[in-house]
Amino acid sequence: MAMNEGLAPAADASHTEPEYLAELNPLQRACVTYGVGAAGAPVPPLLIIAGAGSGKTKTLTHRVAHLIINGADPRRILLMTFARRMASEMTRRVQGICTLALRGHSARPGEGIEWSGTFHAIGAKLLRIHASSIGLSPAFSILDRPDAEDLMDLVRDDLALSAKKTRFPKKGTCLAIYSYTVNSQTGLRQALDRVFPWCAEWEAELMRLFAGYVDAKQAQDVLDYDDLLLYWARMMEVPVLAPMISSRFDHVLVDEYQDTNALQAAVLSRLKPGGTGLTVVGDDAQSIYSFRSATVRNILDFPGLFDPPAAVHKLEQNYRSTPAILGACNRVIGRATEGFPKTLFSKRRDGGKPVLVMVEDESAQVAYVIDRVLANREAGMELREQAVLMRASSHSSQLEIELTRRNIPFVKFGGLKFLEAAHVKDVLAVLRWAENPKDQVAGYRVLKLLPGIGPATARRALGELSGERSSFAALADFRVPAAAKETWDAMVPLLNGLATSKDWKTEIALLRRWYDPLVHTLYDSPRTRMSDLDQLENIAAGHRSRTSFLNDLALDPPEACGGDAGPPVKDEDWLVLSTIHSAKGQEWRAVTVLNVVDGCIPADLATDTPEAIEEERRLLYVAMTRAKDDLVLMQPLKFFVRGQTPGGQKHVYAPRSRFLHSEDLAAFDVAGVASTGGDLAGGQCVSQAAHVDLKAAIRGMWK
DNA sequence: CTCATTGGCGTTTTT
DNA sequence: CGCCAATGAG
Repeated sequence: MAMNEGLAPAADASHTEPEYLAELNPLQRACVTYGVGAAGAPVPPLLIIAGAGSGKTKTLTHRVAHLIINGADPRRILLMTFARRMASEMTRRVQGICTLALRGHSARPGEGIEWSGTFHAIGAKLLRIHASSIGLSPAFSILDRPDAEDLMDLVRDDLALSAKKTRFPKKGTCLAIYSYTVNSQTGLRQALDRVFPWCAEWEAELMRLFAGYVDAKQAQDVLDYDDLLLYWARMMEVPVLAPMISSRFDHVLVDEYQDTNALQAAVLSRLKPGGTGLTVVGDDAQSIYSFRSATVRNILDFPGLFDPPAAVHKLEQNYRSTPAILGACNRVIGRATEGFPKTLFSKRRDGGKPVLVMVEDESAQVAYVIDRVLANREAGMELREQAVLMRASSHSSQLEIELTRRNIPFVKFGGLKFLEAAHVKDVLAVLRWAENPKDQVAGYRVLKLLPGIGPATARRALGELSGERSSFAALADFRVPAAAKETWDAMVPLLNGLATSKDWKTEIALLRRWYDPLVHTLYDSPRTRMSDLDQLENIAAGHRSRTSFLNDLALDPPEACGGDAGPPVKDEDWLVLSTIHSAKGQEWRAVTVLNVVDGCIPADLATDTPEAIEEERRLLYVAMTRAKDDLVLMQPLKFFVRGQTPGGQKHVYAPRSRFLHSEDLAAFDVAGVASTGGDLAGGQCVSQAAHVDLKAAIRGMWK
C-alpha cells in the first residue's frame, strides 16, 4: 500500500462519496473501509461475521476494490475463495467497480487479481514457483480424489494389507482417514478415535500404509489435494522461504472462513503472522464441511489469535429474502445448540409464507415440483431464477428423468462428475502418464486397458519405468502377452510422441486414434462415450498446454452436467438442480428443497453424533436461505425401498425432518395430503537456506 | 495370469 | 443398484 492513501473518501470534501460506497449500508461500509488509509500503528486483522444474504460477496468485493482504488497493488492482493467459480465471479466484480470508480483517472483497472482462487489452487501455484527450493519437482502432477484412492490401493496391495484375516478398511476409507489426519492437524490416534472408531484396531497398519503412500507420492512426483496445503504450510515454516512468500502479499482476504480446516488456518497464520492485512469473512451458522475437516473453531477463535485482537464486524441485515422466508429460516437455526447468536432481519416488503408440501411419495414430489416450476415460468420467472436443492445428489434422479422426458432443460451441480466417467479417466490417464512417466496410477490404468494385460502384467511393466530411466523407450523391449501385442505396439510410439510433443492441439486427436477403438471393446454405449470425449476435446482446446490443462482439470473440474448432451447453450434458459453443498453462496428467486424428511435431512448416515446432527441442521438452513421470494420444502410421506423388482410395493414412511418442529409450522403454509399424525505432527523443520528437505519431514509424520 | 461370474454388502456432502 | 472380493475356467 502506498501513494494514494491520502485520497481516502472521507478526507476529500470536494467530492461526494464515491458511488460504490454510497450503495452500501453503514455496517458494510465500515467493513469495506476498515483500516484503509490508517497511518502509524499496524492495523489489527478484520473478521466479518456475515449472515446469509447480508451482502457478504458485495462487501468483500467492494473492500478489494476500495483497497485498489486507494493505492493497493492488485498484484499483491491474495483472495481466497471456496470454489474457483466464486473467485472468477469476484475478480470480475472487483474490476467492474474499479473501472467505474476510476473512469477518467489513469489507474490500472484492467489488471485483474492474479492471486485469486481456492486454497488448493493457490497452494499449487506457489509450490510450482518454489518447488526446487524444497526438493520437489516443479512438474509435479496433481492426483484428484479417485486417483489418490487408487494409489492408496496400490500401496495397500504392496504391503499385503488387502489379504488380512479380518477386513482391512477399503481404499476410500483409508484415504479419508489419512486426509482427516493431515487436514485436522491431529495425530492418527485422535483421528481414529474421533471420526473412525471402527478402524481403531488398524492403527499400526495404517501408519505403515500412510508412510508407504507418502513414499510412493514422493517417488512419483505426484501431490494429492492434501499435499497442496501440507507442503505449503510446511514451506511457511522454513526461515528463508516464509518471509519471501509472505512479503508477496500486502492483503490476504479469505471467504467462507467457517469452512476452512486447521491446516488452512495454519497456512494463513504463517502467511500473515501479525494479522495485519488479513480479512476473513464467514458465517458460523453456515458451516457445512466438517467432513472435509473444516472446523467452526477457526472462525470462533480467530479474534483471539492476535494481539491486539481482530476487529469483529457483524452483518445482520438480509437483503435477499422476504421477512416470511427469513422468519422460517431463523426458527430453524434458532434451535441450534451453539453458535454466535444472531437474528437476521429483512426490510423487504412481505411476501407469502414459505410452503411445506406433503405429497404421497417421490413420484408425486417430481410431479409437484415440475408443475410448480412451469407455473412459475408462466408467471414470468425464468427457469434459471429457480433452483431445486437436495441433500444427496441421487435424490434428484427421478426428477432428472422426468425433466429429460419432458424436454425441460436443466443443469446439475454436484454429484457424479463428467471426469469420473471411466472413459474420460482413461484418456486423461494417458495424458498424465505422458506428462509424468513416473505417475504409476496413470500408467497402471492405461496398461490395464490393453487386452490380455491385467494387474500383474501392468505392475511388471511399470517396474521397467521406475528408477532413473523413466522414459517410455524402456517399454519397447518389454515382452507382452500375444493378445496385447497389436495395441501395445501402437501405444509405445504414442506415449513417446506425446511425451515429446510440442503441438498440444493435435495430441488428443492422436491419442483418440489409439483409444477410440478400445472404447467399443471395453464398454457398452460407446456412442455417448464418444460424445463425452468430443466434449473433453473441446475443453482441451481452450487450454494453452497439456500441463495447464491437467493442472486446471484437477483443481477446477467442470462442475455442472447438463441433462443429456452437455451444458446448454449460453442464451438458453435452464433450471438449476444442485446439492445443498454446491449451492453455497448462491441465490435464486424460487427454491424448492427435496426430501425434507428424517433420513434425508438429516441424512441417516449423519446422525451418529450430536455435532453431525447440528451440521445437518445448518445444511437445511443453508438450503432455505438461498430463496429470495419463494421457498418450498417438499415432504414425501412414503419412500419405496430400493433394490426391489421394479414396481415393487415395499416402502417405508418417513417422518418430517426433525428440524421442523410442530410449533414452527406456523411459519409455513402447509399444503398437500394430511400428515399421518405425530411428529414423527510435530515436523522438525530443517533450516538450510536454499535447499530444504521438506519431503523427509513429511515422511517423518508417519514414523 | 487373465477374465468372467457370483455373492455380499453398503449406500453423503467435495478441493 | 453398483462396488468389491472371492472363485473358477481357460
